[in-house]
Amino acid sequence: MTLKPRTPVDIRAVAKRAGVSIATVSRAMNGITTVDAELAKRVMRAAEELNYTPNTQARALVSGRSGMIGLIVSEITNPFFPELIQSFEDSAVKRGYEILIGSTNYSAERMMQCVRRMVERMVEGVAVMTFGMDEDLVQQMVERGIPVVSIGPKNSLEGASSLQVDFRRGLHEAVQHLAVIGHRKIAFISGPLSLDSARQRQKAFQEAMSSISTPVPPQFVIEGDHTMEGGFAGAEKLLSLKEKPTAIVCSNDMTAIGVLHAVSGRGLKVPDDISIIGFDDIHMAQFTVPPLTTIRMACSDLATAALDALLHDTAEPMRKFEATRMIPTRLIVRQTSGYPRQHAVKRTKPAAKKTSARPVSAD
Amino acid sequence: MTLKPRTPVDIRAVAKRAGVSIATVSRAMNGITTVDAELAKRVMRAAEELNYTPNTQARALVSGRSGMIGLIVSEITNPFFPELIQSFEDSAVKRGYEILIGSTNYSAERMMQCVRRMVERMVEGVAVMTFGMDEDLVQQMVERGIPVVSIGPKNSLEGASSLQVDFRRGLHEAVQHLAVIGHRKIAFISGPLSLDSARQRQKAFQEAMSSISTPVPPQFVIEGDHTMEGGFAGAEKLLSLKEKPTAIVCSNDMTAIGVLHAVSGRGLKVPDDISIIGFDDIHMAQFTVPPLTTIRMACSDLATAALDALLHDTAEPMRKFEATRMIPTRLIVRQTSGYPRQHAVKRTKPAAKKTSARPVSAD
DNA sequence: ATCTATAACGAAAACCTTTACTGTTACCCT
DNA sequence: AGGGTAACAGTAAAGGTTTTCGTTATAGAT
Repeated sequence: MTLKPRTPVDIRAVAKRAGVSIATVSRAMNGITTVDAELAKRVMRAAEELNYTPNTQARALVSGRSGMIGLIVSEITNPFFPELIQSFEDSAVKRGYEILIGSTNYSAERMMQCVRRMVERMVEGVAVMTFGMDEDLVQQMVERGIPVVSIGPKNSLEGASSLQVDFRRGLHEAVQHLAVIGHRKIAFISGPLSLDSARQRQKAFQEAMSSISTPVPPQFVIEGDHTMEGGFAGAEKLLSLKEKPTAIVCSNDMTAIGVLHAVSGRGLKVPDDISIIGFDDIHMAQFTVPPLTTIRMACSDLATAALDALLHDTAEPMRKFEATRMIPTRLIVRQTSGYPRQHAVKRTKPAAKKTSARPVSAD
Repeated sequence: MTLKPRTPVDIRAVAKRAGVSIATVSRAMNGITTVDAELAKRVMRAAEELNYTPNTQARALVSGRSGMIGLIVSEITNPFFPELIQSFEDSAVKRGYEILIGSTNYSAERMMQCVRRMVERMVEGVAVMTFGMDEDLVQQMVERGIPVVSIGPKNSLEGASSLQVDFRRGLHEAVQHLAVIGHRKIAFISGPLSLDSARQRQKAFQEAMSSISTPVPPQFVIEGDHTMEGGFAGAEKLLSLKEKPTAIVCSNDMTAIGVLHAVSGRGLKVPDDISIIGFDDIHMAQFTVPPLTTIRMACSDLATAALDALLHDTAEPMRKFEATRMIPTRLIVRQTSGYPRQHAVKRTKPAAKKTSARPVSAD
């Protein structure tokens, strides 16, 4: 045919070298049983010798299977997500898939680009681990027959599996823990309220506070952004309050690290002056100074559950899995939570009178 | 059964709806000028209405351009790399590329899989940011005509661009800084010595120590693994020494965080009892308690330099770029480095109390 | 020995797009 | 007005693989 200066090591080259047809090479490489063992070996050797690597694009084009699974996360620089990615990839690789990562950076536009990318690259499923799903975008993928799993309320999306995270339990445990050791003035720094899960966590916190019959003054609830800077800023605000909290619960560990930085920066002691509780239990939580008490949400559980839902879907695309598996959370007590020194002082000097000036925290 | 109700929204469907040929659709979508503006608009609208997304695999197959650039990193759970990835992706997206991430986890086998993956997916270039290149694997890509950029000694690889990091300068600054404020007993915890860059950093440290005429006892040089655990373990070893260092220089920030944890865990004060210096200046270095003095290696510089080298290559594949741009490093002094209290104390009270209390550290 | 069932392989279609090539139209210049 | 040319649209090939279908060879059964 056409003579080419460069040698494209394609399936034809292997076929030629092994003295068989390209069909046989394909079958041999894919382990199809209807090929003679002897021949298969010859093909393999030829492929080896030529250093042949199949062209995945061509394979995907014809077979309809790209061998990739999409994973959309919020941001890659928040350590929680790399841990999640790692778990997800490990599981995926084990099952013969590669992963395609997209990060939204909390931007709707980037989310759209991610989805588009996934569709274009023909991923065989996508896990939306962004903790605040974009319903219509997810719907778009579902319509194209792509299995989707996301974190969100049960059955919120027709045709997509959903994973629920038991935010309430963890937050309950955290508040209980603080209450038991004497805290009442507990503040909360949330994630960006545009996120579904941030609102959920905040609500769960307030419920937990209700359960210990302690109303939360509005200035004790601050909107953060899941970053260390946000935690720092939030803590600064809280520490400038006339009536300061004795404990700060954060909606993720990065926020807590920011808080820790702010508190220590002011020369305050943790947990003597202020207790801090994080959320996620990222690996680094064990290594902060002091080590962080936090609510663990096992990202490996999340990852494998997501993948299970996805692959269950691909296996039985007719009857959708639509799992609603619940991911547990639980408190891990380390050293940023403790008995509030300020508490004892408070009793003798009821600064509570000042609060009475404020109608909201009057009771 | 192949009973699929899926609607194949391919280029044909768009062509039909717009009443033109598929070639025109292709040209219109790709912004080729030889298509009438009016017609192009019609095509675009048709594509929009059908919610058409081009099949990237097919495009890649015929055009030879996959639109993807590979990025191989060591491990994704070390925060330095997500930051690098972020920068790299930002730059890549700006230039119209997507990125395909691979992580080696310091395993030669995983590195091989990464390379294989990149080749199979037809990436148009790959940046090997693993700080310890695998020459033959890189060579393999070069042979297939894939532009490669890696971190390593100048011109070490024929046909691949290389980026050099000025480890020496940063380490020199760090050691000078410590020397000026009175440190002489300075230890070093390296990365895994299987990594090229780990050896380089270690050597640079020793050179720096030579420059202040202070020999380094062998027990002051410890092999770590770039993890917090490794740093912790290394610090424990150093702190059990009869003659302890007054400062510990770490080959990356994660190691330093582990050291910080160990030191604080023993009730020692930083920097009064021990100074700690990290390497990388990850974002979190600003938020440790106390904030970490560290040697900055700007990952954004690294990322953009890598991408530049790659795209320069693709632009002029004939005359290889083979850049050897030097990435600077410099010391960022925060609060984990300071005047060594022990220095003065040592003279009067030779740490005898600890040895008597703890028989283990007696010798 | 003949026929059938089956295993093994090859030829070719199909996947979806880009792009070189070809054909058509319209316009401009002389 | 006619020829040349520029601008545009369509046809078809190409890209590398999987997979269907058809063919051949082999073995088993009668």
